[in-house]
Amino acid sequence: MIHVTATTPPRTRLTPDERRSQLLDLGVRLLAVRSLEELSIDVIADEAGISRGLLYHYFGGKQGFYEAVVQRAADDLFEQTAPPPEGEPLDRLLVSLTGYVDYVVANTAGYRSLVKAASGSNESLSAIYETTFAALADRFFTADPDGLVLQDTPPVRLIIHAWQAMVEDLVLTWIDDPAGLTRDDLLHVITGSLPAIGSLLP
Amino acid sequence: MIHVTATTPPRTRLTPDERRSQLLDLGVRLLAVRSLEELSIDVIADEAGISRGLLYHYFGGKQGFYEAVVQRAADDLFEQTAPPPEGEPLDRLLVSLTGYVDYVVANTAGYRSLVKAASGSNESLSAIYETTFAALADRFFTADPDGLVLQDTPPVRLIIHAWQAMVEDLVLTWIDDPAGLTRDDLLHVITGSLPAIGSLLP
DNA sequence: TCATTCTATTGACAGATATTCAATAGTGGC
DNA sequence: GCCACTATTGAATATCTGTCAATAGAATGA
Repeated sequence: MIHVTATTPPRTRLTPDERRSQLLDLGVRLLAVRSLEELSIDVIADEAGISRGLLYHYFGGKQGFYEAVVQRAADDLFEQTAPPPEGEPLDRLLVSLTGYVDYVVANTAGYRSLVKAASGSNESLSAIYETTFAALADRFFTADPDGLVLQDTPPVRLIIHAWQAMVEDLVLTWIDDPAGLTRDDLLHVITGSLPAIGSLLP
Repeated sequence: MIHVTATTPPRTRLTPDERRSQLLDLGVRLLAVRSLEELSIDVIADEAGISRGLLYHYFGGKQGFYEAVVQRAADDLFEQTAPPPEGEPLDRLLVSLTGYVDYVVANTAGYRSLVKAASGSNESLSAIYETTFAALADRFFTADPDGLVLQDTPPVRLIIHAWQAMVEDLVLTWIDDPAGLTRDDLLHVITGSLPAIGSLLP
């Protein structure tokens, strides 16, 4: 581990992988404190103790850096909510959903920034978000390949997409003000609402 | 360059109300084409045929202008989805929800920009969005003051908030790809899902 | 009609941020 | 220890936001 003091600016030379990884970690970490727009090149460079030019060398520009950071945050979310490899399909989904709630609780600020970044103006950032949540939706079909619970059809995809938006809002709003609901109450609403909404399809 | 050959810009002088109104209209109109971040002071000033300085004079800055434009768009939404003054409570709500769907269909790009702006980093823009949707939620209670359908409690507010997020996502996603669902199918899901989710509360 | 006053409007200027690129300096190979 | 390679820098440029004293259109009063 290399210790860099704030007073002396020694030019530390890392391998491209190390440097890239360091900057992405820093970006994700700062994303929990500042929003993406406040995450200027200057701020990152100062915080990492490098020059602005280096960020451009690695990520091409602000946009490229944002994309890499958001992708990293999305990957974190996806990995940390992975369902267990064994078990009954419904159980595995329940564990995964519980993991999602716990992840958002433990990482609220960062998750909020991720959502903001995705909903923001940029096309490629939205694409990262959409791809991630489509992959999360896939778990409903891979966990139950026979389609006993849900069949992979366009209307069902539509419903799952909207249900995901609801769950996201529900968890984030609940964190701000639980309104008397326990974590288990919340999970009951989350798990019960998907079949309830699905049954409304023609 | 001092000598301007082609067109001498005629400085048109309006009353403050007229000018303010003109700029807000232009802002809302451009919001349907460009996102809020692309709506720079320069763009607005050019499009309106005025100087940058004037925008600062009227709105204090980019932030103030954004707030005014978003507030205007939110007001439009609220007014154009007003429920009819007479009728059965459930009928009035159904008309209002139908009006919401039709508004988003007719004004998709603008509504998307509104959502993006609200989800964006800024605190005061989010507040405008939240206040507007809280006012929309109020309609559930003012339409049915006796609370026969829903009672105004924190858990119910939480559910309505999440349900609104779902409806918003549902309509916007449906517009992109109806997935075989008709407008009536969509409204059936929308209207049926709120009591379905509400019944999951402890 | 003309002069005067008020203020809507402008344009030049300053500061911050994004981006580029030739020059610099670690680090590994010989 | 020398050399080649390339990670890294810092100065220069461009674009955007924000400020403010100066300008000019329009109403008022004679």
